[in-house]
Amino acid sequence: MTPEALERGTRWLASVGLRPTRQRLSLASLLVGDGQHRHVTAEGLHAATLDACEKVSLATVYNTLRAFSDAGLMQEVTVDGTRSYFDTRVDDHPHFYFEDEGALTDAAKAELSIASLPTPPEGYEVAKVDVVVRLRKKG
Amino acid sequence: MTPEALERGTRWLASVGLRPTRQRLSLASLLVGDGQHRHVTAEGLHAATLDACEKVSLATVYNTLRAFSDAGLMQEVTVDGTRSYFDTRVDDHPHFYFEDEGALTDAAKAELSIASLPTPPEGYEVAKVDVVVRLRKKG
DNA sequence: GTATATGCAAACCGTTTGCATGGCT
DNA sequence: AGCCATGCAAACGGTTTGCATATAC
Repeated sequence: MTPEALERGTRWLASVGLRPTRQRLSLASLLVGDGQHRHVTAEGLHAATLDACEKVSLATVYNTLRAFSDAGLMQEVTVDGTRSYFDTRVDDHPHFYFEDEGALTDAAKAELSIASLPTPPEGYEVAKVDVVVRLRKKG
Repeated sequence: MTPEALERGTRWLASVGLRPTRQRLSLASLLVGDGQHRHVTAEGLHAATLDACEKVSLATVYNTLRAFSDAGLMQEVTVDGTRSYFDTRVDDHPHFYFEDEGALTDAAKAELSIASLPTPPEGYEVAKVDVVVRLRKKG
């Protein structure tokens, strides 16, 4: 992990008051170390720590992704019943889901324009609108 | 199960050539017996069979929901990582998800107007656009 | 020193499956 | 008769948890 990635991870944790433990710094650096947004599964992130020669138990990856989400650093995205995806971008925005690869990416928010939305039933308000554009290989 | 519900269930199965076994007729009648669309989980539908004094094993409910979906009679809707929902309405339409109750309903398709959609990456095409309006109790 | 985080293994829970039995055509 | 569906219990896979140990403040 580069010094810059580490610093970004450190600031990221500090911004919400999470203790900068070794494991959290490893995960944070992998997630926001280059300033790009990431979409990870617990298994995938755990594999990434091994690639980076860092040691974090799988249980801690699960607990930490949950902690990051609870702290508002990430959001869980539900696109596939069998796995949880976590996104470092926390605003309400559309996603591409590549059905064959099981990969998730951001879609350009500016390209999505919802002219009208179904009216919520009496007594309810819209918490969030999830838009998932499911893709398949062309041809 | 009323004669009419049974008949609707029977026609529903026949329309895709699925064998009308006792268990499938029970489930089909509960699902489409009154001509309304339903959104069920396996557990929920299983509970409904017990309420109706019909006996279908939970495994068969799972297998049958899968069979109905494979046959195109239902579609799986992913809104909550912990459970699978199945919808008797099979066209592409928006849903309301009541986060507190864990309930899923159809939203009026006519009320949703998407003026523009993010452009798929080169080599991919849109298979389906899932729109889930997540609701919370107002106030 | 105290509260909190980590790691391991076991528990968990919704879902799927193997296999023997029973039912539809 | 032959193929397919059902039921049970066991397997499964992703996720969570209990508890002892280690770490941040």
